[in-house]
This record gives sequence, C-alpha cells and structure tokens, in this order.
Amino acid sequence: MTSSPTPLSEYSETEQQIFDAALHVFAREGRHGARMQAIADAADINKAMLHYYFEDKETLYEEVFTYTVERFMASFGASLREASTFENTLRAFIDGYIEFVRSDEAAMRLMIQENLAGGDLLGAHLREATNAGDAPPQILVETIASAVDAGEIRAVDPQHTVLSVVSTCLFFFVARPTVQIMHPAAEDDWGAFVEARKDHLFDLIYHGLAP
Amino acid sequence: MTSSPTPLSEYSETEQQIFDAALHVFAREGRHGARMQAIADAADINKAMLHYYFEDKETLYEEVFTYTVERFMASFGASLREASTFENTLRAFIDGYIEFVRSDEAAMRLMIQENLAGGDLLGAHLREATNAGDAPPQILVETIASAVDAGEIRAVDPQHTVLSVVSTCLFFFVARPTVQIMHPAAEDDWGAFVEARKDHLFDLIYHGLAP
DNA sequence: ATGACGGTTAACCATTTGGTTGAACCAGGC
DNA sequence: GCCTGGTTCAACCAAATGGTTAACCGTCAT
Repeated sequence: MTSSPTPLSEYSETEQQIFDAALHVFAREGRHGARMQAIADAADINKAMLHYYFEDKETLYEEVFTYTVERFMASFGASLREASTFENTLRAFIDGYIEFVRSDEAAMRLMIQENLAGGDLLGAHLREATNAGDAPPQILVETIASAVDAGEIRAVDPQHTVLSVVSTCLFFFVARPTVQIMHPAAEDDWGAFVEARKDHLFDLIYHGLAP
Repeated sequence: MTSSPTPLSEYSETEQQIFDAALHVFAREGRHGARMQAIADAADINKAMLHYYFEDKETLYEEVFTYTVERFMASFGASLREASTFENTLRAFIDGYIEFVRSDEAAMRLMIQENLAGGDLLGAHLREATNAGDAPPQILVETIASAVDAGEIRAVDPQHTVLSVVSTCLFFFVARPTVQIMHPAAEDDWGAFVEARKDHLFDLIYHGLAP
C-alpha cells in the first residue's frame, strides 16, 4: 500500500533504501524528532552508511525534502492535462491529486511536518517556484477563473476555491488516524474509503460551483 | 494573536507558563522533537522547574495533550448551539469552529502532530469518547442527516460531508506557511484572510448541499 | 597473487539531552 | 530572630545521539 517514493534513478540501491527510510522517519517524527538510528534501522543498514552516502542529518533532510517538494509540485500540474469541460477537469484533478497522495502518503506528511515547524525550507522552494511562474496551483486557479468568465460556474474567488479543493483532497490523509477511528468504513477498507471520498468531493464541490 | 491556551484554573502561574510553553513547543517540534530546554526557555524558567511541576517529558506531553484534546472536542459541540434553519447552523459551525482554531492554533497543530506520528495516544482518547457516545462530530453528522431527511439539502452522505467541512476549516491553518506564500492577501493580513475564508467556505458548501 | 577501491561494519568519541541534587531564596507563623 | 514549607537555581550526572574511525571485505584490473 505505502509504495516506495520512486527516488532519483541515479541513486544506488543502498542510497534508495536510505532515502526511502529517511522520508518515512522524517515524515513521522519531523526534522528534529527523527533519529539517525531509526533511519538506519528502517533502511536495514549500519548507521555509518548514512554518513557515507549523505554528509549529515541536515543534508539528508534537505535532499529528501527538496526531492519531495519537487515531486509534489509536479503532481499538481500532472493532474490537469486535457481539459475539455470544466466538469471533466475538476474530476480529473480530484482523482489525480488524491491518487498521487495515496501512492506516497509519507511525502505528504513530510510537507505537513515542514508547515508545522514553520516552513522555512519550504518557503525558499515555493518562493523560487512562484517567482519562476510555474507555481503549482496557479494553473488550477486560472482554469477556475476561465470557467467563471465563461459562465460555466458561479462567480467564486478562484484562489479560495483552489485552496478549498486542495484542503479536502489532503486533510483526510493528514488526519488519517482520526478519520479511521471516526469512520468505521475507513478503518475496514481504506482503499474503498478513498474511492468513495473522490466521488463525494467531486459531487460536493461541483454542485458548490454550479451556477 | 496567538493567545494563551487557557489552561486549567487549578494551575499555579508558573505551571501555566510551563503548560503554555510546552504546548507551543510540542506543537511545533512534535512529541520527540521537542527539547526540554526549549520548553524551559519558552516558559522563561529554569529547566529544573519542569521536573518540579511535571514528572518528566512524557508526563508533561500527556497532560498537555489530554487537556488539548478535551478542549478540542468541547469546541466541536460548542459551535452548534441553537439550530434554527440548517443554513444558520452551518454558518454558525463554520464561524465558531474557525474562530476556536484561530484563538489557539498551537492546540490544533498538536493534534495534527499526533496524527502524523501515528496517533496512538489520540486513539485512546477518541475511542473512549466515541464509546461514551459524546463523540464530537456525531452531533453535526446527525444535524446533516436530519436536514437531508427534511429535504433541506441534497441526499449527501453526512459522514463524508462533515469530514469535508472540517477539512476546509482546518487545513488552511495546518498549511499556514504554504498558504501565506501562495496568497499575498493571507501574508498581508491573516485576520482578514480568515474572515474571507469563513464567507467563502459557507458559500461553497452551502451551495454544494442545496437541493 | 596482489593491490587498489567502493562498500560495510563494530567500536569509539564528543556533544546534547533528559533528569537529579543540594544549596539558596523567600514568604509566613511562632 | 528563626524555623518551616514551598519555590527557584546552578551545577552536576548518566544516557542517548550525531558523527568518526580504522579495520575488513569482495572484486576487478593489472
């Protein structure tokens, strides 16, 4: 279920094990809470190997985080290809974005950890991308703005709307333990619950935007 | 802006300082990432005082967390008093819930930290409350179910709907650093942004539920 | 064979961190 | 004054943690 985060191809096998393990431990314990020994254990290697492949904890974190944030931003746009109707676009985005997060929950948790801890490193990356013009959600914002202009949907604020869509797609992953206690269905079969959630979210938001 | 989390009244002043500081540090760095020295610094006291008032790190965390989770659950129901129309109820809940989180963001961050870390302690508290019948969101679920039965809103799944409402109310706080980079308005005046968000969320969800 | 080299390991070191201690401080009651 | 109780602090200690080292493989070119 929790797949490997498809690290860089130029990495050796051991490097990928470390990378993978570090992502999961950092995602769970946070930048400072994570212990090098825990990462070594998760990667099933000797602690010294961590420093052989990555200089120190800080460097390891930065490499893992940088790679994760880039993958995250790429996934944003990837879910938006081929826009026919706005209805199809919204459906494709919700499905695609949720599918991406499901395939690598640890990546998302790491992003949230950064936010909780102040998001300094995150800020640097995002500002860079934003200035370069390829800020991830900008595409969706424009899609919604166009739909508003074309009269396809009500005159909502595109920025706020995108934030709402993203919120609903991500939050139930963030609070997964809580959700699984509250919703018996989510506890029994998480996969089915995620599918049901895609349908519900599209239905709710599409009706919320309809004229 | 970041108000004090109104600790238990039976606490002495020093105890409250510690409690308050611990909440903020745990919320930012997580259960294991938090350093006792950091908490002592934030509380502006000597490190030995922490152990004078609270046995050890684990106990301190548990007391802070227990108190936080209880306050959180109470706030859930508190936002639902006096339901006339469903429209008013929804509006009151969104406003009240967001206002509660705004008044104590650290409490919410602590809850999210617990979720990211697996939520074992959280699970114990929630299951207890759920079995006792006073599970926080149960009231909202029933309100929505009634509205569906009365034909006030479309035939949506109440459980999923509540999760969606809560997602949108909480997520922009969780990802506040990211949101502030993406939305210039949120960076300039967070308070005004939160207000705008209340309006937007009510508008989006109310239309999403309307028949 | 051998030696150079990437990879791997256990043992080790220095610093940080959680936690303790004994003395000092500071009321209020006698 | 001086005792007593709760409170506060600097210094201290043992364990945990990040990071290093020197030796040890295995293998491949010479």
